[in-house]
Amino acid sequence: MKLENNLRKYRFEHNEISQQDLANAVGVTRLTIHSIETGKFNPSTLLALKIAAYFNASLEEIFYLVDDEENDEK
Amino acid sequence: MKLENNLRKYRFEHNEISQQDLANAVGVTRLTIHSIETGKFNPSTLLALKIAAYFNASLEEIFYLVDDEENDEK
DNA sequence: ACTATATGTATAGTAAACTATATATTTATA
DNA sequence: TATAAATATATAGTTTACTATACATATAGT
Repeated sequence: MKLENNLRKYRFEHNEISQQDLANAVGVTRLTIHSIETGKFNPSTLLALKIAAYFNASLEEIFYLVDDEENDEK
Repeated sequence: MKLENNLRKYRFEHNEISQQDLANAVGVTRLTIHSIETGKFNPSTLLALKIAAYFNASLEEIFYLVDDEENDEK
């Protein structure tokens, strides 16, 4: 199981907000938003909930689990 | 904003599972579950989603944001 | 009372989230 | 084509999630 997201899609479709402005809105750095969008990391639940709240979405609408071939178990 | 959870309640009310067994089920250590329950840390979204999936719950049913007096903004 | 199981607590280490800074590239626009 | 804004990418540092190990306490069952 690994984490994926469609944050980038949300950024464009829902609010047309820049990485920088979203970062400001949820209290992190632009690099943090960028790293989440490019899958470089797996945000904390606190941050993911803040992002979801920003878009008036549930966390699961933006972040979701997918199976991964490597790393089967867990 | 900070993160709180009712994982302990879920553990007892929903499945009567021990910290150890839940830890095994989601692929972490017993201490990790303990630390989440006692608010010592803020799990990754990946882990929180696995825990929610284990209980057939949405993440928001178990983990949620609350305002905190200190640390107002953000 | 003994044993097993669940939980709490502590210390030390590793991995990964997140920041800071800086530079480069893309895209739009005057 | 010059300029600005958004995004990409890289390196290095700090903080915190998470592991490993160990020991102590609580509870329940025999």
